[in-house]
Amino acid sequence: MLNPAIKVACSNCNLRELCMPIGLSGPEMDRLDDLVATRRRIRRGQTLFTNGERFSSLYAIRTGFFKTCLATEDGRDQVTGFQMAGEIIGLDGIVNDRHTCDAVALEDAEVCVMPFDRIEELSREVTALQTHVHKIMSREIVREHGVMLLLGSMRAEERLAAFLLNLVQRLHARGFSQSELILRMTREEIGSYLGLKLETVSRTFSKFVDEGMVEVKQRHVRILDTQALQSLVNNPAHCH
Amino acid sequence: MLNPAIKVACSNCNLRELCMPIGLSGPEMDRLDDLVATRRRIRRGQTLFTNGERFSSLYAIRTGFFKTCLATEDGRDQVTGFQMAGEIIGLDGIVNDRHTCDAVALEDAEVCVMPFDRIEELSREVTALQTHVHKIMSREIVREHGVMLLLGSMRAEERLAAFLLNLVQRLHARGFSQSELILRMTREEIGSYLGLKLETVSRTFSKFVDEGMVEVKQRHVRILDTQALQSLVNNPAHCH
DNA sequence: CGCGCCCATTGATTCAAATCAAACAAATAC
DNA sequence: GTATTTGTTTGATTTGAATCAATGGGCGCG
Repeated sequence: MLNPAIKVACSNCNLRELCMPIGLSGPEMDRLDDLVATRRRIRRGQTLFTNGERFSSLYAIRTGFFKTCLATEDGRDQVTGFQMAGEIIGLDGIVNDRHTCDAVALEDAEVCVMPFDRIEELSREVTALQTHVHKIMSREIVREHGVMLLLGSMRAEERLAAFLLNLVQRLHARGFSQSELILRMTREEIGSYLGLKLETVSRTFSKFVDEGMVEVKQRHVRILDTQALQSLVNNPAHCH
Repeated sequence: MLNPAIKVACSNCNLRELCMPIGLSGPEMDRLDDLVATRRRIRRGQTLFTNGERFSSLYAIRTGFFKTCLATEDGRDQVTGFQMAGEIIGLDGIVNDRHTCDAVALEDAEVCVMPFDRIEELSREVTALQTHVHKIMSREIVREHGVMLLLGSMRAEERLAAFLLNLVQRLHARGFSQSELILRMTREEIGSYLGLKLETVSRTFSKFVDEGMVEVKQRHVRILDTQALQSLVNNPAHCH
């Protein structure tokens, strides 16, 4: 016998703690469930939104993996972030009612579409939601500060180490391994994010392997010495 | 005869259009005036807030010029932005109730202190304020995307050109010259922001002077050829 | 199954910016 | 007013990453 369709709502979503405020009362939770207007599936390689497109909603990633990137007319291209399940994308669109970057799925994905006018409406009434929205935006600002530090003051090895540690840490928070991960992006995309060329990314991976810090087989990475990577990031005066 | 003290309120502040929502009704405007709890003067070199400090308020700059910077224990230091009159600082503190960077006055300054709980309270009732707060945060996110593009993909000349153009543009929006500006920060601070060493900043200035694009006398800069600077930024394949 | 495409690796060389170093100018202290 | 510090410029040299170039491995597709 078939189950009746399970209602896929925030209240019974296992990513709840990641994208929603905690400590809501029952009735508040019910109202939040209405936030998610629809779901949308994005195939690998397809965009969720693109630069210039009208902004209407924020998106909570249910499954899959995205990159956001800025492409200028003159051919510059910068990956501004990689996003995974439980993270919110689309914040860039609020200020001018247009998105200012592209969000591209790096693997088949599903997102919850949350119309921003509904978010604003509801967050006038549910204080916890209001606070949560502010925190999400502030968190993104702080994250970007970190990227600026990385791009502005770290050398190639430090950048890649910081990148790997950040990725596993986020994956670990989602129940995955602390030491193993599969990269969903190419070396070129990593390089774009880190302000390096793909060859440099590849060489730096090889160097880490030589030094026994990681194992790399294609996009499969196993971290063997977290401490060593961490001290690369923490010690600008690193000894080779 | 002395004037009675002029009430210094948002409603009669000439920076209103920069830091406050527009198109408010009279009563709404009155309520917004209450947002600003106090004013605070910061002497040149002093901090408005520092990393780790408890977050309680956002600050609207009335006069003066700030830098925000990230200093890590291991001695790295990154200027994450320069802020001028009409701009809002402190957004980084929302997410963890602690500031994550230092805000340092680069000249004597005065700020309006806006307790964040009051902002949240009021923005539940005044929709225009709610929208405004969201836009300010989104604008900061978009600005930082731009800095990532700069740090991740531009060469020294392009970075400095983009920096100068951005500065004059913002100053112009405040009624200052389109072509003349006084730098409030050192070459080292510019370098930190742009991911360059101070010597490189200095050399790049000299190069611009040689090419007749700007005049530089200490911290006084006159832009002679905006177009040339602009095309440096727009043409990654720049011809020397 | 094998062809072709995309992605990754590795090597040789170049180049832009960092580093090291010295001198100088301006601001501040005494 | 002079001394001292701080910030800036400029030169010589080094260096880390980019560029140019070639090869190899996986994977999808005919």
